[in-house]
Amino acid sequence: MSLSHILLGFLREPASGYDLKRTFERSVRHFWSAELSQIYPTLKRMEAEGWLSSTTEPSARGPDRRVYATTPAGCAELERWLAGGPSLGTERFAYLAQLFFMDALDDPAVTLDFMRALRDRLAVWRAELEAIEAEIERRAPGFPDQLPDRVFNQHATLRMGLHTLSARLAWCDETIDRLNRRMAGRASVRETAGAVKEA
Amino acid sequence: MSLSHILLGFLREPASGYDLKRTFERSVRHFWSAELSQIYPTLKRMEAEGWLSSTTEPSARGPDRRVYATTPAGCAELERWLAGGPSLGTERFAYLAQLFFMDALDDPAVTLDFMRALRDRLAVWRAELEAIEAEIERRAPGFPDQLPDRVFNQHATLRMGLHTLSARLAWCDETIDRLNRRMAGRASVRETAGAVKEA
DNA sequence: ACGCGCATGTAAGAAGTTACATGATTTC
DNA sequence: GAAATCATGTAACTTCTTACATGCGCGT
Repeated sequence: MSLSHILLGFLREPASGYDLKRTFERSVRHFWSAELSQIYPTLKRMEAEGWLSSTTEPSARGPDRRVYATTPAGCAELERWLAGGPSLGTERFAYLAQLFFMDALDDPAVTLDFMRALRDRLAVWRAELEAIEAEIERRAPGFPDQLPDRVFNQHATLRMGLHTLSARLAWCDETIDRLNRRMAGRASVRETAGAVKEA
Repeated sequence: MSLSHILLGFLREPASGYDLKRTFERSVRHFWSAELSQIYPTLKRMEAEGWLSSTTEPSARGPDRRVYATTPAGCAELERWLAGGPSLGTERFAYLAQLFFMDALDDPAVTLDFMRALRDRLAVWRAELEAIEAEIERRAPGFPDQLPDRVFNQHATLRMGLHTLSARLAWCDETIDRLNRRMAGRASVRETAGAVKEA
């Protein structure tokens, strides 16, 4: 399971399940997400496995917090995962599946709307990542060559998000262009056919 | 579930579970995959739902085939899914998670190896997609403007694969470059420090 | 009094993977 | 005779989502 390894990565500094959820939102949102209802049982299982230990401590406001920390076994497992080479999982893009079958609706205008809606949503997402990158560049000393390894790697994952989102936006534009040309071509064919009929 | 909608898309022409598995490998591999052990029970459930009907027919070679076809309800469900706008799911990239925590290994050379291994695997993948695109361009009449809608849309999904893989490869190169510069910088810092010590 | 943020979880189910079981026919 | 391809599935398990349950303390 990758989620447990990601949790191991974050737990190099002790944290509660609730903390980890916020950390997810803040830092790895663009390539991973997890619900609290998945995080809590996973932490429990990892403790049973011997990768984590936990202590209960009172909270400043609200109920007691269960704070987890990695054990040496957990640390070893993290290193094993990292040293195992890149793990490329199966990628699934539901919107590509939709486009793939879009001819069933038999209306190129709907496809065009679909692509425009997709482009808009991807553009919003890219703007979010750009804002995060600007924030890093502003705050990090010695950007980009003198960053500490940790920040360098984290920034690199953000760069991949920006590269791929730009590529997808370019693809949206390319596809929208081609759709427009196709539709223009058909309109003129229809007109010509109409003119022939009338003559 | 998206899998059932993808099956509905393919089942505009009747097919068996086994056929569908091969169709997946041939045509949507680059953005979706499914095992037979997932396809079979899903087809059964879809039939119970009223989206599909099935008939058993003898096979030319091997056991009887259960051939499915969409019902009007299934067709309506497909159209509902397609008309619902692009569904962007959560994307998960385990290799980005690995990179994000790679500083735990405390060795930039390992990160460099990791990025090079990733680049090589993505390059192989892109070459595969390029071969498929070349095949389409070779065989399809009137490429690219006069393609029928179905082929146009299918080709568009392939284009997205090519765009994003190129972007990821560019990102790999960018990151590898930056890592090299960082390592060179540190080596010279170490040398200078050594020289000072010796003096 | 009410809602929000903090903090913990459980339960049920959907989605997906891996391993196994079975048996025919065809190709080497 | 062995291996590959055709063809159907089940079982056990992992992973992830959605909905629900509980309760404290703070601000308005």
